[in-house]
Amino acid sequence: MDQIDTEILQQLQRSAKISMKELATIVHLSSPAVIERVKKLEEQGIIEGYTTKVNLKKINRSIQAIILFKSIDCKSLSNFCNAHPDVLECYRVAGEISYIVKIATYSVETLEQFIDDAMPYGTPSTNIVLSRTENSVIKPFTLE
Amino acid sequence: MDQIDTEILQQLQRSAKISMKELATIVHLSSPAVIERVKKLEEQGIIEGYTTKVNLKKINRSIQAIILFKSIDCKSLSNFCNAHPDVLECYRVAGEISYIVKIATYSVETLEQFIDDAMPYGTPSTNIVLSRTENSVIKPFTLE
DNA sequence: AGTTTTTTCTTATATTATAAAGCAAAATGA
DNA sequence: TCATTTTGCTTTATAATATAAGAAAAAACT
Repeated sequence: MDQIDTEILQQLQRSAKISMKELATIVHLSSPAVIERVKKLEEQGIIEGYTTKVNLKKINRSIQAIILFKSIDCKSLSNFCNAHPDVLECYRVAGEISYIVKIATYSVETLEQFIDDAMPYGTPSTNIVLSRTENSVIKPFTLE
Repeated sequence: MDQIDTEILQQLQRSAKISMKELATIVHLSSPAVIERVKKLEEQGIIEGYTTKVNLKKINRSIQAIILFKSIDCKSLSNFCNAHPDVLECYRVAGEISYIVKIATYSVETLEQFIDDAMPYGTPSTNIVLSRTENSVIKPFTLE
């Protein structure tokens, strides 16, 4: 991981579909050299994959919520959440809270249904997302 | 948005770098037809972009935390968080909590520093992430 | 039924990814 | 210190892919 790899990673995060040719001119290398570096980043597991960001509102997932659970049966809740199609992310955490679930659902009714279904596993504290910001490019740590 | 678009979106979420040719065989269309559909999904804003998933631990971001704030000066906190390089996501929410920040940092020391720096904006409740699951393919809603 | 619009296919071309060979610098080891 | 190995790069050549253009089919509308 040198500065060139760092630049490559940042560019790929910014846009996964950048061509190896364009990437090559940015980092002042030939495209086969860049392809080789990218392949190594993949093999090392630093790059986990390439994905597409979808606008949730435009596919009718108009409501997002972050639901917090305290002192619960984590195993059962985890199974329930991972099987539910509206769940985006689950976090097992240590702190005041023990489990955090992020969901994207269709309506207040489907949210209500989710909360009801989750109830048996613990007491949910539901927080509706009003707005969100994201840092889509994470700068890797580099030794100079 | 028909069933073909739904399939395309799911495949692209699974792997943004799938070739249009391969996608075409999956949905039983020619590649120009698929390219056209993808372009439309982009123009409609349903596809927001393509990104690369990076393994945070492998770039030394060994600690992740979800930090909750109650009744705070959202504007200032938001500015602080969005300027901080360790912050991944911020949520303005309505519920028991009013602001949620997800960070990926290097060590307990850098986490401590973040908490100290965030203190002026409200009382943070820090939850260290122990494990995480993700549903990386969100199924769009389709009329049959 | 006829017209217009949209979607798709085929073909042809341009772009891009990738494999191969060769070279130079750096690292390793006797 | 010198030989050997490894690593990373470049150039060249080839294969694969994306994409533009035009024609045909399907769908929607009057």
